[in-house]
Amino acid sequence: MPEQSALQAMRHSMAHILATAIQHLWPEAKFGVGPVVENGFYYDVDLGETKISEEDFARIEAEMQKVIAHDDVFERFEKPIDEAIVWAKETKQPYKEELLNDLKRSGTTLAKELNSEELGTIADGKSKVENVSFYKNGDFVDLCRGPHVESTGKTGAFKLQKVGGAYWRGNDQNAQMQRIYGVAFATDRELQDHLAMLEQAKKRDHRKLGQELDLFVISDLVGPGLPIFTPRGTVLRNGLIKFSEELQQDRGYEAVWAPHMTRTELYKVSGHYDKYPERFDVSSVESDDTFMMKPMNCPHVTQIYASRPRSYRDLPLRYMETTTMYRDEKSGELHGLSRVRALTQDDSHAFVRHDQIEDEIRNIIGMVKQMYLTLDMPLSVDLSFRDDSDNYFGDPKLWQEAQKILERIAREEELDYRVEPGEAAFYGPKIDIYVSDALDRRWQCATVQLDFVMPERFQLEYVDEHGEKQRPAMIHKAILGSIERFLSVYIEHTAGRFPIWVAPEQIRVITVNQEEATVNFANGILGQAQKLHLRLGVDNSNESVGKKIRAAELAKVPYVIVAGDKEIKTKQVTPRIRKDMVVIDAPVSLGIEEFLKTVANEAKARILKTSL
RNA sequence: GCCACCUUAGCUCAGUUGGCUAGAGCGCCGCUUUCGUAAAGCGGAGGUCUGGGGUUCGACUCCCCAAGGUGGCUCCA
Repeated sequence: MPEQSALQAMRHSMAHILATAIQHLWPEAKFGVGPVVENGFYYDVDLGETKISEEDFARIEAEMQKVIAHDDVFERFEKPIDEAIVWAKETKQPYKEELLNDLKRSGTTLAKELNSEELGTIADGKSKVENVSFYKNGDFVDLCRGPHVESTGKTGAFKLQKVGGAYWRGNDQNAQMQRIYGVAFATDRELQDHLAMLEQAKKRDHRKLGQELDLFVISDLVGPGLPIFTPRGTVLRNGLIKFSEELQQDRGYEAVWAPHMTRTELYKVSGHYDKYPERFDVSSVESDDTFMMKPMNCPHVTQIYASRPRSYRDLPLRYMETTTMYRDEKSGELHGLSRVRALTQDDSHAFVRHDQIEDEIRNIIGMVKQMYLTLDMPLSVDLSFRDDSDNYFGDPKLWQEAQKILERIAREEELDYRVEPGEAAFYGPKIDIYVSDALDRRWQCATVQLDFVMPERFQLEYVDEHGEKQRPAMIHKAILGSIERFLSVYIEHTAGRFPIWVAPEQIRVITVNQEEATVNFANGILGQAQKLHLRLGVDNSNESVGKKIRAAELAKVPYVIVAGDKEIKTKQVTPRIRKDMVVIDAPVSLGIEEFLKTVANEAKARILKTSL
């Protein structure tokens, strides 16, 4: 057996052992599903009024150890489908009964592949499957496809991790079960390594670093999901935004601007109004009109296009805008900077002829690649396509054509992509670019969306070379996506060790004493740095040099220079360079002006490593 | 929004089974010191124990409600 599937079988067996323990402790337990997930497994259980908390883990783990010590064989057997349904009824396992009905009707239990209205309903007539397989270990029997390890003793090291609510079959209309997560590895060593890795990841949590490095604040008075950026955090934000805007300007995008609220009518015409219940409505005491905060930008920009007649010669028209929008996300969905109620996007909209679509998307992919390469951020790509449901507006033939174009570009641009049906926007298919945070959770940042629907709904037109009216296509894009979300990932990716060009404080001067000559010298360096637009801080506090060095290290300042009699005399400094930036590990002394100019050039070039 | 858990000083955390004036380290302020590449010394200020109800002679501690947070689920950039 290949190693990977052996590990999977072991983890899946752990899920059964967990269920066995739970059945021993709570005989009335009703079981859902218990699959393998990354690094471990979970099992969904319904214990009625009884709620499991992490305090119960020790007890459950002890029972699991007993099951393992018992070393019961995982015995596979089959039952005809109808007998299996009787079994589920008799053992009072209603969730298993639902799954069996789905198996009988459709031959699968995957909710995604099933007609949602039929899900779990009683199946009449002929069955799609004859027999279903069961696994038995000791006194626990479970409907299961397998495979398993030989016996409960042939498992590895495990630990229960967390418990959370989970809707039965992922549908929030259904009952909520308790999902118990565990991690499991072949050896105890691997388990310990994994747990240590999680501890490390906690240290780079952007919410923790945001507080430690003084980047942003979330105030209860302002409200949840509404982060405020400090001077240091704003340097980061603006640095990234500037980079994005330069990329876009270089490729023909022009800046535009729209107010942050609008008459709701705009969103009724666009079709968003009913699709986005999470809007913030704004009321006016003066007028009867209804307004809302903008939850996106595309409908606004269409009005620039529509404001005058357009010729085929005008296209493509490329508008960009870095702007904030507002979405009333449900409270439980907020998460640091990753999921907020006020999000700022480096958004753009290109209006193109159909024959210009492909070039424009390549233009955009070029920008995305350049951004993420410069930032040293690995990305993965989803092609978010439609499915057969009727959630989508527009001509299905245009959709087909659009999806083909996107997939061809993804292939030719050598993007590491996968196709995700059912993930498209209601107005068109997307190329979604994801990056991962410290815990390997994927977050969508950049996106390219092809849209034939908005131009239709807003009746956008241009006149072609024959004098005929034609409809342009719209291409929506964001490179950083939500700046807030991007920062959350970027802070974790760098662990707060920002490269020189976005470092909130690029250089710190540490004075050796508080004598007048020293202070004047340090302030002189500050003056020179300001002329070069460098962000330099002077630490003239009455503390030991060692302590001030330590403070600068903790603040993750890229360059630290000590200013004392030696420097005053020689007019040379020896920068202490943050370790992640060093290429050659040798201290260099150089003239103050030369040092500052080098740093200024590095900042301009957006480099990752120092050239000193 | 749903499920579980959490909330003590600016930050990180102690605080016996309900019982004296709620503690520590860091940070902050002041004084001493004037120091050479990851923590000098001394002193001081700082808390309606998230908020509101309740139980009790007495609540940081027990119960209820609310807010905020954390981890899941659902939804999403």
